Amino acid sequence: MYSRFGHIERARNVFDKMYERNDASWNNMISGFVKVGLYHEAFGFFRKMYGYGVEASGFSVASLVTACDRSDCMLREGLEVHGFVVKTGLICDVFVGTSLLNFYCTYGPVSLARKLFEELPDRNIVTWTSMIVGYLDNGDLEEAIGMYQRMRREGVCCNENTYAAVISSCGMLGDELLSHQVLGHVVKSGLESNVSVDNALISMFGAFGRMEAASYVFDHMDEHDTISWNSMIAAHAHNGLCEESLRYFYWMRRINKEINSITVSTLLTACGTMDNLKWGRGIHALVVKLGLESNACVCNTLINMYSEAGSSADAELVFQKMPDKDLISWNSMMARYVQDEKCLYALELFAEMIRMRKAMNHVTFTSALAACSDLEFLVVGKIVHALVVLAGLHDNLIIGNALITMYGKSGMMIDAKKVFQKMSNRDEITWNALIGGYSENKEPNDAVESFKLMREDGVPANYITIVNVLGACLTLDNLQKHGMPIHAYIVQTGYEPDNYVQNSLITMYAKCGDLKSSNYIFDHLAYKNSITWNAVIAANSYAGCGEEALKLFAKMRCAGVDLDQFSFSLALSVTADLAILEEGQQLHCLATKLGFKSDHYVINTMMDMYGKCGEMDDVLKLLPLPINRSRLSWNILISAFARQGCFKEARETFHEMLELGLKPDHVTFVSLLSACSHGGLVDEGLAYFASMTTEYGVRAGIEHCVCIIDLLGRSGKLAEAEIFIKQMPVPENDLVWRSLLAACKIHGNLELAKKAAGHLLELAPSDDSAYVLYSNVCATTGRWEDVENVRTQMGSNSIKKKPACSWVKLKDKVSSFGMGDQSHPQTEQIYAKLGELRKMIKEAGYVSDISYALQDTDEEQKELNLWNHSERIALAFGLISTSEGSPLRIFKNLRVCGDCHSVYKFVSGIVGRKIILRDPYRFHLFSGGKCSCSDYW
DNA sequence: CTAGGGTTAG
Repeated sequence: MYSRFGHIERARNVFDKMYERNDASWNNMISGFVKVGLYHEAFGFFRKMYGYGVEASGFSVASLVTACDRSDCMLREGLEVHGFVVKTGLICDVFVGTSLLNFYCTYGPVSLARKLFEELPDRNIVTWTSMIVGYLDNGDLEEAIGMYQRMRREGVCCNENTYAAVISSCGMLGDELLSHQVLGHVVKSGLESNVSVDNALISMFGAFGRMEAASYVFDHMDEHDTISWNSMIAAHAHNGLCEESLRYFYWMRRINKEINSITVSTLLTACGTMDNLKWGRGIHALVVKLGLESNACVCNTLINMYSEAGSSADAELVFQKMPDKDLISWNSMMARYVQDEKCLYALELFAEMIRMRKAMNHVTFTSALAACSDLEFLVVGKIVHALVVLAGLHDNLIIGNALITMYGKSGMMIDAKKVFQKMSNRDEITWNALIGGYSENKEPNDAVESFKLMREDGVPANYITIVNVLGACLTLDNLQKHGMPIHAYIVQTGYEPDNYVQNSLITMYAKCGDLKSSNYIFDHLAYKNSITWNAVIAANSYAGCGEEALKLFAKMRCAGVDLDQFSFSLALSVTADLAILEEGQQLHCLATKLGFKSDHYVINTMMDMYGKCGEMDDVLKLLPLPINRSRLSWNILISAFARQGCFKEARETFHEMLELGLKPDHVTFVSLLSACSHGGLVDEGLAYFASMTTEYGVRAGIEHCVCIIDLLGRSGKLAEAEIFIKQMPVPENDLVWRSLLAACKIHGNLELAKKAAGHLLELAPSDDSAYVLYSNVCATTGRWEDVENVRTQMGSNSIKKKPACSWVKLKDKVSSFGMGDQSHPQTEQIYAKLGELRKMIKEAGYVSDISYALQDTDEEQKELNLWNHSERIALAFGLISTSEGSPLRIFKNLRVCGDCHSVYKFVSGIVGRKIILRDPYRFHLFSGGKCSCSDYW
């Protein structure tokens, strides 16, 4: 009696005091222990009883097997009981047989359960249903249905549980035809009003997307239990009707229906896709109120909800506070870190799991491998690979795919290929990972060869395959050799209508320098959706046709195509590159209006746009909290600070990024090094360059080397710069020498300038900047004959100097000015203003620096020539065309002249306006007589 | 019968 009511201690007392015990005494104790969850006690009693020769009853053995089934660590015990059952003939007891079947279904493989099923001497409805449910739980839906059909053939009746399982299978299979048959059987059996059956029907219709049918079932049920409500909420959520899910939830609360962990889990999943933290946080509060915050599943969905909503900080908090973390909790948190590119954190969690001897599965290893997908972690990656082998998971398909990806991203294609060859199963993802690896590592021949083998192997290519293989063909040579034949293949095999394929074709041609073909493909497409439009906008932007790209964006809007986050990022990045603030702001407004304001990708490009337009305040307004910043956000922030001349902030930002566990990449270092170069921080710059590879595993690229040459050159260490060029880890290019030549100009080093110009002309014979810079050095040092010589040489080589040009943008009109430009309708006013400015600043103490005049004339003429510089004309025009006190933005296509820089400073002080001047190198923010660059640029 | 984690591409 005590055991049956769960008072196991009292039962044990009675049992211990008994003088004489019979079979029932033992059996009752065993089932009593199972009832209260003391599975190991139950098993201990069972062994003792066996030792005493007491006969076990079917009921107690069945409950013992159930105990082994429910406990997640009693596989061995379960097998022992099975042996006992066979020996004693208890296998004939249908309850024992069925519980054993359930045990095998849980511990899998399901084939063992099936074998037992076939051997069982006696079966009932529950046995059959258990087998069907076993298949369902294992995702083997065809077998589940097959079992059901055999059950019917053999004339076994079905109960509500059978139908529920079969209906669920139909839903997961997406087989509507079959569902009609089953529905017929259900109606015939009279179980159509059963709650479990109806609940299953709701889910099934939800899976089919037939919400009206799901609602019909729900509305016509006699009674609803919590599962009915949960099913309705889930069905709506799966069909993207999240608001509707919330409505059912509120209704459920209003009528005081019991809300359980599954209800909130389902809702939280819906909130993750709603891009709306508000609901998520509300439900989180409810979780606490209902006391569900210790439920592992609920917490896991909370982690994922916050992750999806981009709030990693909250996800982390939930994880840390969880009392009982299960495997999925660890896996979820690791996956989140990997997605945030916080690979070190992910690997730390992985290490902790090992230390704490936590159970791991293939998902754990997959995330660990993804965390190692970088050259820096190659050794760790190999260790994880070894652990995978130890765990016996090396033949797992998904793990194999992750291994190929890991080696590919570390640049180790030989290892990737080894893994590939050893795999016993391959799917299209395996091939795609391999081809993607070759493509990313710039091995187009191998990529194309693998693509060929893939087809020969009969593995169907999907759009990702095509995207990958096309991605390997992004140079003009490859376009003819590989790209175009692949295009032909695409046409032949009917991949052409696929939008992702179109996307990559448009991209491929643009990146190979053939924008015309990109536009041609786009123009001739019958069906264009957001992806296609985005692709053509990206192509034009990539090819340097920013204005065309923006026009296409406008056309896309007019065409009524949905703008997505990619459209906005693309258009915003064009406005960023052109530094056109007004258009950028308009896009910001539009993005806000259409609900893309919280998209991290859009936020990042917006920040970049404001940074490149010199609006640091707006960058900081948009900046996410540190914990939620991606590497991209950090890079943008550092480069924005660098461009504004805020070197201290740039450096601090870099260290803050490191502290938060993010890994800097080559872009981070370009920004950081250029900050050092513009700020004259020579020693620091050199130290960062040195640690870049050794500490952070970022290989030095040519762009980093150019920063260093710039850094040394600007600060006057020209000899060091020259030595650096000789010792650089990468082959030199024109940028290197141009940078050195520019430094020679600043410091008037004629001899080195000559050398640098020579190298530059070798590498870029038709480049005007070599001549111009060299002639400028000659002019600065007063070598006027040499200036003339260079001029003649340019003439005979028919090379033209890129003319200087400055422009001001007012509302929707751009006014541009060349040197001494008099073509503007307001020329008179402009020059009057110039005269006025000249007088004013002279009174304020300005003295012109005629060393910036590059023509050989007398001093007075030299000064007059300086006043013909395009940036001054643009300044005068800007001042008379905009309202007093408003900030003024001016652009120049070449580096600003030093004397003009000084004029701008004086003017900003006198007129009391902020003047922002952008040249191709950086921003100058003039205010109150000073410039943000502190005169070092 | 209802709920939670993972691989390629973007």
